[in-house]
Amino acid sequence: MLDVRRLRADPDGVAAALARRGLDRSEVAKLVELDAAARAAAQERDEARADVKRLSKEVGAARKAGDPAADRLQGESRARGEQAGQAEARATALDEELRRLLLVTPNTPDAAAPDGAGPEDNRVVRTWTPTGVPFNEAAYQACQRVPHWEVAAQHGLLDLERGAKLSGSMFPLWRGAGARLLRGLTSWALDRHTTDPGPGPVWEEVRPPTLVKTATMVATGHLPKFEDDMYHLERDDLWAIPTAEVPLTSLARDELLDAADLPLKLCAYTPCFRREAGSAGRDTRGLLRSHEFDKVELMAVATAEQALGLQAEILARAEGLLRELGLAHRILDLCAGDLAFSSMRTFDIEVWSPGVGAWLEVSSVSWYGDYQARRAGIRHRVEGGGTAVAHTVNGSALAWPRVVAALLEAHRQEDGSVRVPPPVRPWVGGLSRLG
RNA sequence: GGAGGGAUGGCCGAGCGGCCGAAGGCGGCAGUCUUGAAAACUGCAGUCCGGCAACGGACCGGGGGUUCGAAUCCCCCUCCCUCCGCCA
Repeated sequence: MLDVRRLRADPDGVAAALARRGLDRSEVAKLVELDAAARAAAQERDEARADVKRLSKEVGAARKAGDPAADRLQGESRARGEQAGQAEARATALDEELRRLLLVTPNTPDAAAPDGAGPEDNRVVRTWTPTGVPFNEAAYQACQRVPHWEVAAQHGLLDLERGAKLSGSMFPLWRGAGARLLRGLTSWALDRHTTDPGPGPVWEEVRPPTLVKTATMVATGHLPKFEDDMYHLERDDLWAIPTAEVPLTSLARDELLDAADLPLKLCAYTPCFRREAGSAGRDTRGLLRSHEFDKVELMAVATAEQALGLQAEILARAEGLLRELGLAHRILDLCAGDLAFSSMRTFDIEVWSPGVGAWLEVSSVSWYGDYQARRAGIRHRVEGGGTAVAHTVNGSALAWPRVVAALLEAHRQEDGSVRVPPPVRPWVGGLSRLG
């Protein structure tokens, strides 16, 4: 949620920033007008209430003293109270309208985010290959150019037909070594983040609930705007999380944290649920897109000063995992027009899938400024007094299905078997080959 | 699912319809003392909104209501605890 005070102080600046992601300037003007009207009504209400308080005290004193003026004062107080009530009703209606609009107004892109309208304008920051030579699609062998759903079928790693029987399409069912590999990747990544300190303290492992309340979904910006993309259990009014970012962010919801508690570095494996409404038939083969998938997420609550360093750490950790897996990948600096709703600056990580012949997004590392924390009510004390709204940062390290897709293809040998990258072997019973 | 008990500041906890933004404690900050720390003592300090400020308003789980006036009385909801039932 944008800071209304910033809207007041610099409406043109906010409008210009939001215009970079395609928002019309009149939207901001509407917010500013509503805010002014709401404040005027609130002031009227406060003045009337101040009178009621003063008069009520006088009524009490007069009654005690047997002063006949008490009845008159009581009448005045009642009349003023009615005015306060009317002003209150107006102020509340205006506040609600303002909040309703703010909740569907996206965050302002950071000035450093590149200009652009869509995915084609994202900037490639760097590309990494296992051999160190510049990325070249043509360098991949014929044995690597087999789509992962064929590799998986060959070795019995996935049973997509059975998955569809149980739950419908885009609900993959993992079997045998495939299931084990998936579990191994999760355990390996969690251990890396929770024991390898990297540039700072390790990340605390959390196992949050995966069904959450509406307020939890609103805090991160997933509701109300993206309701159609979420699974909702109507009977209990619970939502299936689309990412661990949702419960992890709400861990600190409505809390006032000590500066010493920051940064709060959290790490979680969870299944993630996405309805993918409107994406039916688009890049949905095999593991490219599914309704339920496993992901390890890193999420931090931080001060403004700490936030960018943590974003860099998450990005470095995610890249580090892909390097250890020996998978070619590239980092994208998302342009203003392609940024997610709540984000100020996002780096996507895409892994090369030689069998599909495409870059696949496996992580999105975002800095939200104080946008999410304001929605979520996450504040911290500031040295020297006062409080500040926290910053939030998060990213996947990593989302597994597409990583596995790339792995099954890139590490496929001429004999059709798939090499298991060394760091994961201890997690899959020492296996060095699948098939 | 049934019965009962709770929800008050960063945390714990007291609170007669007006003198309650709220006792007390812990924790925090500053100082005295100390080589330093601890202890002890003294003092300061809730959060949010509006306002340059003076100041005004809101907030005692959430929402309604009664009243000139509600932390306090009434209604609804949510959450937590205990017991029973069910159960991985």
